[in-house]
Amino acid sequence: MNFEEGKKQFIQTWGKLGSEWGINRTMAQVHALLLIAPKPLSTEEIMEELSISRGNANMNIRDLLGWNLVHKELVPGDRKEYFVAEKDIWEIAKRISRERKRREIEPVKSVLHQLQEVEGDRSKDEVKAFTDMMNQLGGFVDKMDKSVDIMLSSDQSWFFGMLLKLIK
Amino acid sequence: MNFEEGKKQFIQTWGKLGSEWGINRTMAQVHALLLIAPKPLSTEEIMEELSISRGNANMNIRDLLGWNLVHKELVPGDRKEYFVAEKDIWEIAKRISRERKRREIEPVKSVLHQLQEVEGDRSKDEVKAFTDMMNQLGGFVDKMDKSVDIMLSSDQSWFFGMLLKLIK
DNA sequence: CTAAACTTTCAATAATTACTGAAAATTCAA
DNA sequence: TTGAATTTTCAGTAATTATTGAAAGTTTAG
Repeated sequence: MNFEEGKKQFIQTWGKLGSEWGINRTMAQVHALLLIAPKPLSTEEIMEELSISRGNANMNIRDLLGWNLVHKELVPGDRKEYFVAEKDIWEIAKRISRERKRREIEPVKSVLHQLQEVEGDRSKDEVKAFTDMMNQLGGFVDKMDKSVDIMLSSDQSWFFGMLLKLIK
Repeated sequence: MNFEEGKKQFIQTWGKLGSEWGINRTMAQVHALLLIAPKPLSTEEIMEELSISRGNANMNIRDLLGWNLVHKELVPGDRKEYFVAEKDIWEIAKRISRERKRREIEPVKSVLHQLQEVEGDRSKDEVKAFTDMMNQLGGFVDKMDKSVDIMLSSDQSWFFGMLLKLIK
């Protein structure tokens, strides 16, 4: 496969993966493009490469900034903004984990803890099954949460080293 | 909060979490309902509880069967099918991990490996940046994949025990 | 067999989510 | 200041995804 085909396929694949995991396809494609760019890209260049409108490019770039996966870079003597992606994959994984934890896991955690205290006749099957499940889920989410905290304060080789040391 | 409110909120919350992670909201809601049900539910009961159509209920139940999160249960002397969810959260986590690995990670892994071998002038910045990124991503996905394998062959207390032993 | 009970399919439609493009807002060089 | 360059917003539209409901298919009791 040649470079141009490879590039196209990577952008497609990354976009598809994103959308399967609840991330806007175009945002993932902009991310893919920046991941393989050897230099900062302008909004114009992104629009051009992905054949998308200015508004769309702008919104998805802003979102990527919000996820801390991309940052602005100013070129002296140029009014335009340029964008660069974080290139270290472990750092990328951490930033995605940090945001998903903050935006999606923490709120669920808080709801589950509230739901552990519903009032109701505990002799009823329904209520018993409910509170049992809330306790189980609450405990699980807490452990997941702590695991993410550990990952966030680790470096890649230590983290995987520990985890993979245990292969049978 | 009383039981009925709690139930409603759990179904809502689980549905929202699902949709944020790329899973059909209704499928997640059916799952939530079955998670807290003290006994097998029929399609009728699911339609009723969630106010959804028969077709919708049927399709989402089939999907849950495909994820191995729910199984059929036959009641002797009754033509209807009843459905029960796996209730052990670690088992649930494993089954979700297994399916996402199979459906979404493995295909990406295979593409990334192909993309590590694009042909092109390696002295060009573009090509160098591309292959470097593909190598990094390929390595990372391999390690993730192995980590999931370990998780899939572990029990909950061992897995979290190992991971959480290391909190500072 | 037959027909009632039940499940599945799928074309039509609804709901949701994403995108466009042009106007408004902002920035900054002169 | 001014106005050209650039970014942002957002109403309208397009594309995607999910849902309905009725017809077709399947199963089983009698």
